[in-house]
Amino acid sequence: MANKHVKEMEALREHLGKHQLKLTRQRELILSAFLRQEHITAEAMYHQLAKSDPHLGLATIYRTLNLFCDAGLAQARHFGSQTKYDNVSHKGHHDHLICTGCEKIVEFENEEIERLQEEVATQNGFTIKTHRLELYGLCSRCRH
Amino acid sequence: MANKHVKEMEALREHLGKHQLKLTRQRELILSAFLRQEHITAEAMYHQLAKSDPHLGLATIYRTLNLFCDAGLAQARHFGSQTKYDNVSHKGHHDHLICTGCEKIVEFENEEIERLQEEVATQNGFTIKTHRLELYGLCSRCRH
DNA sequence: ATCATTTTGAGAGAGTTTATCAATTTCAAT
DNA sequence: ATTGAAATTGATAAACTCTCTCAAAATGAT
Ligand SMILES: [Mn+2]
Ligand SMILES: [Mn+2]
Ligand SMILES: [Zn+2]
Ligand SMILES: [Zn+2]
Repeated sequence: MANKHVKEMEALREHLGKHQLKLTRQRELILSAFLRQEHITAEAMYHQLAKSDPHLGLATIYRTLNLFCDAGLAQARHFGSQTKYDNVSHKGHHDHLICTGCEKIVEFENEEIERLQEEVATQNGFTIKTHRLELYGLCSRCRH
Repeated sequence: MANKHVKEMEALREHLGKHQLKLTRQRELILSAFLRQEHITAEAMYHQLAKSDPHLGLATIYRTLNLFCDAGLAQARHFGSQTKYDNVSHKGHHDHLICTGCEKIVEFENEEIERLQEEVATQNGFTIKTHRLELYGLCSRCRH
């Protein structure tokens, strides 16, 4: 699996180049761990990486995840009360279904909803820049 | 205006009665101030009330607004990074359009979107308990 | 290899919300 | 009206999450 995540690595490299930032051991390490996740908190990332690299600082995790957001590889999302970084490197816009029982997160896209959002915005004289749609409930397993 | 907000006052009284809680001067005061707002932060509430009652504690504001949430008079909502308490005493479910230029908040309801949300949930085996839909953008005034 | 520039790690600090606890207030029962 | 158990308050400490600071280390263009 030596050439896994090469595309994302290249995207990071490109962002770094454009902003006179440097490619560090930590940035590579955090990126490869991050790309194995779908949605993860900075704290969880910190504990996970601490196993192999106990001296990695929490501030570095935050800084780096925020850097990934700037580079378009991640998006910070506030689910409930916790902030999770969404691995968006290999996907486009999507919204979320969140199980309050087991924390499971399902991603979805619905063009009709997106269209109706635009309609609502237009009716009120708004131009939408971003939006957030989260459906909270119980998944089929947790319902029983 | 002596009989303004009597219905909400009664709803609070009912909630207090059911949970062996007491009606205090502070709770009456905070409720009447809260009902004059649409969406307000705890901090803003604190500063506003400090003018007439400088000894009201911030913890009491938080405790009381959370009590209003339990009583169904308020709902805590996380807009962007700040938490606002939404005065829902006289309205049903609704979602929000938020101007990132001037902070203006417009409430809306769209049955079609609600229906499609249910559809998405069903398709994924979920039962929705709550949801959050926020559209961020610029209002007509801020666009120019 | 040099060295200006960027990054890191550790801890301090900021912002927001909750917990603690002695003093005060409420309210149901006299 | 008085009493007294229980709830509430205000001040402040604490918790939590995230950002800032800064000396030391790493990076990468030359
Ligand atoms: Mn996602
Ligand atoms: Mn509202
Ligand atoms: Zn579940
Ligand atoms: Zn505006």
